[in-house]
Amino acid sequence: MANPIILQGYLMFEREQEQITNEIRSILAQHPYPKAKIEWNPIPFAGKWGISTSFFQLAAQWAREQRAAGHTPLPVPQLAAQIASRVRELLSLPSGFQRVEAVNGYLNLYFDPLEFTRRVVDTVLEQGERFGWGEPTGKRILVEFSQPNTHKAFHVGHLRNVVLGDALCNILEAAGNEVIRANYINDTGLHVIKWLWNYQKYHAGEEPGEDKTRWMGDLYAEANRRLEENPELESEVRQLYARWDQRDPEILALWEKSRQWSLEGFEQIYAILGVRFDHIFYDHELEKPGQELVEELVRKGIAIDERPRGPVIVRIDELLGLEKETYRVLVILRSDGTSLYSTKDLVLALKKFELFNPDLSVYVVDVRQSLYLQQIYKTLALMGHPDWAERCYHFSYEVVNLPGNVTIASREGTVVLLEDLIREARQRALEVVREKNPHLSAQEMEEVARVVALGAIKYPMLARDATKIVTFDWNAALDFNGQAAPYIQYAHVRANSILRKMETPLPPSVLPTYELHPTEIQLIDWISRLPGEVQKAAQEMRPLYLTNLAYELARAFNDFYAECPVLKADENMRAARLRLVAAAKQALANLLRMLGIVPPEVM
RNA sequence: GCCCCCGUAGCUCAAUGGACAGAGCAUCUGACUUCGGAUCAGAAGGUUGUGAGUUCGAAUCUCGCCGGGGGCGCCA
Repeated sequence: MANPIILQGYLMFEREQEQITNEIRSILAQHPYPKAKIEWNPIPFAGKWGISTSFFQLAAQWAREQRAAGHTPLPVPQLAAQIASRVRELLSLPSGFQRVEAVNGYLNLYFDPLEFTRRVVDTVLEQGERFGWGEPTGKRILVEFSQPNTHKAFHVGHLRNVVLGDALCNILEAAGNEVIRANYINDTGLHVIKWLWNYQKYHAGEEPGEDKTRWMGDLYAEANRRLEENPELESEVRQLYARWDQRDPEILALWEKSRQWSLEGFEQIYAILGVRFDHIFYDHELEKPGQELVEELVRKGIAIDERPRGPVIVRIDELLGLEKETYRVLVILRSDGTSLYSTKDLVLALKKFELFNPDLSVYVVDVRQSLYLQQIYKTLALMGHPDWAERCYHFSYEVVNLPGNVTIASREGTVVLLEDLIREARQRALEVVREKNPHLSAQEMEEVARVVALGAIKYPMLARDATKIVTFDWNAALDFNGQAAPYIQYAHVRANSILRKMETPLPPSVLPTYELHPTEIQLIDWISRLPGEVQKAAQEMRPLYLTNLAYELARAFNDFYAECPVLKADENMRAARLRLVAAAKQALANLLRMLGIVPPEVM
């Protein structure tokens, strides 16, 4: 490892940590202990404040060596305690720290709270919106997410993908990477043909109203219903598919028109959600290149052409020489020559590298496609691009179910449409803001309701691990109290409220001269962890770390708010606390923005 | 048959292999003539599904079992 010193939590104090680490090393080197790596953690006690390391690993190693040499060492915990107190005796107190203690095998270094406070607050206020952002890594990361189907509805299951993908992009960017936000819109396929069939036969000449996506989805559901009730109509759909394949001008024109309706609907949705893309790939552009690629793979002997009796396949395990079934067989072209998802995904995988040459190509796709994506990556390697295949990464997440473990399915009508959810949430938020803040203008109320509702909707998608199934439930989605986005937004609003009433410019940097209140210490502690948590969230691709921090930060601020007067405090305390409030507001705002949630000024 | 994920308080979920397993919701009790009560304080709630193993130390890592969900040749 290039950097054996693991610094966590307090990135702002890297230099001091490194200095102390070196000093501990040289102290240990004076004893016959084996080499050990020194890891730092925040002291886990509430109201206590500093960094901590333990000597258990070193003690265990030492004990093993002693035993091997025929000695009987002390029990490990006692040894660790012994080492800790020896280090504690020899360690000089570094500047910025108040005291060092050795307890239970741990070495705890407590920050000088006043000095630390000034340093954290000054850093946040100097860096402003950039607080939490990392140094450029020089890496380019392409993230494909959302991937909607035209001619279909947009429901809460799709929402998790968009919300996660968007937050992931923000986080990777904040960590110092160049991020390319890519969408892949599926505008061809059997679902489109079904829609066209239904439209032509029963809705010819109709146009969508305000809510385009809903209308498109309704017609799609209707098509499925009609076909289920009268299966003999399937032949008409097959005929239509044939006309599409032959690029019949009439069908092509209808496809173009209806596709456009869906695209416009998607734009509306992305605008509401506040999500943007740098590049959009379309299914129809990949169809032909995909078919050509398949032919090439057959020629090269990578794919096996079983037509006309069977499809074109890639026997991945066989090609890799794997005995145990692992990647199995990937079908890359239908026996009638029409394309599949895989036909296009192989081309798309190549195209991404040809166009952008990313260091990492991320696919935000739900967990059910894990095997499929591994097959795509392996095939990419077999096609002669093992280097690219290694740079592909499946960001997998679990699905959104309805209560009772009911799967959301657009065909069975068990959907909660995104439009409905947003409308309901806005309505509910509007009622609350009318009650809580009646002096706002109607326009302000609408705006507040909008950002609060969206925050509330997005939060549950981000606040649980991606491997956990989200159960959508109306009551929980519309509950704005407790562990939810509005709670965090409210802390931001309260901070803003104090700053608004300040009436003077924000005081310059100040060293507090009073004893800090425990809630102040806790608040500063969480603020100081932001840069480190951003790095961690990016490295492990877990937005959850930031929702956790945002919630803790908000909670700490609300505690502080209840315990510590700011505006009415005496001079030094007032100045220091005003700056702390400003720093807390900034940290909350930065976190919320990374999560794709708007921090409101009032609510 | 093979593979993947989940199991922590009544419910929804947290917890880099570390110090007493923490929040919210729900339930009960309280908050000063002070910056916004979408808030705060307190009570109650646990053999981390189960049995072994690794380790100084396991909710976390390994294996078995139980329960739930998902994926495995022409769906996307």
